Amino acid sequence: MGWHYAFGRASLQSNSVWGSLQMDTKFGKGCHLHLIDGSAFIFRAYHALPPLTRKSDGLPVGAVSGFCNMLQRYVEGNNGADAATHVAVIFDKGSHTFRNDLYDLYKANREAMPEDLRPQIPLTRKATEAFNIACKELEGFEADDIIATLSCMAREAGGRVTIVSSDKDLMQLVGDGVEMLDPMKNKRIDRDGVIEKFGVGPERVVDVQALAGDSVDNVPGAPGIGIKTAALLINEYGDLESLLDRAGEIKQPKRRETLIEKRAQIEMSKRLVQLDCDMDLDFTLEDLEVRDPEPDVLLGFLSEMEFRTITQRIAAKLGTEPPVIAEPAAEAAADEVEAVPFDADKYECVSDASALQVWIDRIVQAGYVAVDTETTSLDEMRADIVGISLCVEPGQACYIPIAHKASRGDDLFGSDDLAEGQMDRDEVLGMLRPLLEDPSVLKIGQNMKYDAKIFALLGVDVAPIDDTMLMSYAMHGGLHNHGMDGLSERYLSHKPIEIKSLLGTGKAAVTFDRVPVDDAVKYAAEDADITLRLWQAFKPKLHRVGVTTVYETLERPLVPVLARMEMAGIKVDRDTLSRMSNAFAQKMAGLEAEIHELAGRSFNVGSPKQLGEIMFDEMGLTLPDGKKPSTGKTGAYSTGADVLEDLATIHDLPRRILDWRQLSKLKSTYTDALQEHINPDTGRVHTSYSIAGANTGRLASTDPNLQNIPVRSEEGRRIREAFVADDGKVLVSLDYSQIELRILAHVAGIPALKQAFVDGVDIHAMTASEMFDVPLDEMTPEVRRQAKAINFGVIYGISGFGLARNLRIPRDQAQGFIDRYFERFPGIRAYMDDTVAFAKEHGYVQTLFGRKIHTPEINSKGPTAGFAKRAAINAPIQGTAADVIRRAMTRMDTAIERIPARMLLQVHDELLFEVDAEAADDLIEVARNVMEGAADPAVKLDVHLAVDGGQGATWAEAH
DNA sequence: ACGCTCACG
DNA sequence: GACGTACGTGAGCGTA
Repeated sequence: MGWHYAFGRASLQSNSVWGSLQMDTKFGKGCHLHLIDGSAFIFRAYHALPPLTRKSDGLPVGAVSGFCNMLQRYVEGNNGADAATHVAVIFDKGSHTFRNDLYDLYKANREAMPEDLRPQIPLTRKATEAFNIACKELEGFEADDIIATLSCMAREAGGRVTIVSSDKDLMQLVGDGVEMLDPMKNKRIDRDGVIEKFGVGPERVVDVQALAGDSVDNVPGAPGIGIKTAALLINEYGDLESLLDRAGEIKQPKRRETLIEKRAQIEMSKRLVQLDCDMDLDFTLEDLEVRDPEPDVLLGFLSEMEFRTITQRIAAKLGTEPPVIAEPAAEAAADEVEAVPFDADKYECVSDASALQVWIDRIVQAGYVAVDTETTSLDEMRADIVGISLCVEPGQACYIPIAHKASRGDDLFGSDDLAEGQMDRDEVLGMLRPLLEDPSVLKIGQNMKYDAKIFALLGVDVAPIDDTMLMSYAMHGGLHNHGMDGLSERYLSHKPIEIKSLLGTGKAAVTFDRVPVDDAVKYAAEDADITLRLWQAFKPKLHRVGVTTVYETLERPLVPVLARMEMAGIKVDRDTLSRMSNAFAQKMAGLEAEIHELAGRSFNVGSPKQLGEIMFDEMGLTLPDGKKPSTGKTGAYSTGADVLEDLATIHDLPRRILDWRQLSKLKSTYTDALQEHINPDTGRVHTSYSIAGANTGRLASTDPNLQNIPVRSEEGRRIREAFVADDGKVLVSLDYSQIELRILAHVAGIPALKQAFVDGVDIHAMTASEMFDVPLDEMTPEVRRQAKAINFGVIYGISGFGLARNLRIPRDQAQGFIDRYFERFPGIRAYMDDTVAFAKEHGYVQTLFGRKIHTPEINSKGPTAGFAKRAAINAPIQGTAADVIRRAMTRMDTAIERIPARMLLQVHDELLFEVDAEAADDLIEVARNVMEGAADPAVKLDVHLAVDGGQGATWAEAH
């Protein structure tokens, strides 16, 4: 039973003049054109299959394999009366289309393409060609437009068309001999099918889409109108134009208002969804005629991809012998990888161009490389590069010294001359640049943000990347830290050379350029070696743990975004800080004198120990509740703000201390320390964000911390006046309003809470009203304050004790509040119980986006159990909010590119931008849209995410 | 090195 | 019945 390739066979059967058709027949009556939506095939293949890699070299090929299977299945099914005489697979090309010019947020919600899919795209083109099927695309156009143009052409020529796709946008093309075929359900969709889906005929589908919008592609449409309503309106008024012209006649007030007010937006939506039937194509329908595949070409491609099963199947059907696919010694090699011992003596020192070229060739061959840079400072903005290490295979790594100083035995401080045997920096960079920027070579690093910044400042844009620190964070969040040394010991059982042993510690520490080259080779090359080994261990584990999407959408894409933000920095006015510092110093001196006077003697006001002894032992102050003053671990009296606040009711001293402490904090941490952080070259402050620091997925800001600049007190808020926009620009601040409570409303499913956000009422007042049966218009600030504390308490894993302390009320009263709250919102209790139960069973909790936060102490006994429980309750909420803003940030750069604007800072629920003054309003609109839509399309929140915005010359004004 | 205190969300 | 407690961070200072 010989197998004929379905196209050939079908054509021969259904059309006896197959041969002549192939020669010169014009496309026309009797012809049947199949148009396959290639991108849809690819994505379906990608998501349907596990992440397979080519055995010989690890190239990701899962999607290609699925794509080939789908093509083969399609081809086999293509026979009988409906068989195609002409066929093409159509692809999208380029991310920017005319629709982006119409509306810059078009498809802005789209997830970035997964890293392991990107290299497979060109391979799917090759696969199509290997099947000998026409493969068409056009820069700047979506596949849908090409499909539209071709079906119009085919229809006009009198032929039939089948569009193989399930994309509902293509339904507008159906009719007059054009049908769709959903390849998964194997269901044909004709005119009736379209009416079933859209409620209108194909010719009016665009009108319905224009009204209903599309959250996936970010087509706005008319708010509040879905497909059902849209179809109703179109059927009543005939078409969109008539509807909009006669919108005033609509009875429902809300609907009428929307259609009148949003007319422009609706008309733009129509232009976005309207397919272009009139493109200029550089090929004809005749070019799409079906052709039998060349067995050699097809089998050659399949065997090159190392698809054993498909190759054999197709070879059998073609009646040929399948080509032999070499079985690499993969298993044996993999075991050996584990066994390769660390040997610092095997690392190579690269000191000339020919040696470097050998490494570059190896890396290009491999398609990946572990990279590490050595510099003179942990602050990238002040660091000079000293050397680069590379590794492509465990145990085989090199170090390229660039700027090591010559060391001389008789000179304690070393010399300023460069050591011998080093390549010129620019020569090294010139050779490495093509590699580091090569889209087909993956650069692997541990904390790549650091190295990417070092390279970026030297004019090299490193991409694409993988980051072992972030892989670990995605897999092991909550279990341990993700520093390289720890990971190496834990996962490779190897203790790396400590940097201390090369640089020394404390005052005597030297910079890396003072390290002798021989020592540097051992240390630096080992780091690259470790990084590569960690990557090999983590890459497959990422899938097993089920956090590939988390890593690819929430962690890795943040690296270039944060690198840009950190390099941009924010302008800080030194004079403002300096003036404030002097003012604080004066006030503090005055307070200090008063404090000593009140205390009866002089002491260090900054010492809690001395203060405690003075207040409680010498002066004999007693707490209002009559309790003994509490002590900490060291036995010293506790003198925290809450204690002093209580004591302030009986004596003047504690208030003075509180005032002094506030000023001291502002002066030392902000007005003084911040000045030290102004970069002399840029005049700006460049913080560093740690992506893998906080357990919940939040970022953390260090050196300096710009996420805790004062704002709550009037005095402190003035610090923000020193954060200014550059000349001619303004700062724009956008922050999520009550994002954690909104997420709580969603995850716990609290109808009253959700409704409150829909109605836009004061959420704390609403809570108070529900709990205390007080009507909203009779709400007092005090009752509202208590409800607010409870709302926050819930997010933190409330306890009677904690609430009592926070509100300074008796514990039983606080417990009463909590009981009442749970009575009114029983879903909250259920959420808390379920979350803790989940944590106990699985050892982790999860955010809505799949981030896992491990809770290793959840099953412990004693007080730690309480901590672990509350942390488990809080983590999904805080973590989901963190995921949301991460998603917003990864999409923000491209969204605001054209304005142009720069994102400078992230403060958990706030993003701060710098933009030309006249473009500020534009930015606010665009950035707000990105932020409000950041959960889409991965998660459909029941609650709208609202974003407040402001602008001004300083951060104080913008916030 | 560690604890205390306090700045932020 | 008693533990002990709001969640998540980072920095500066004093004390050991």
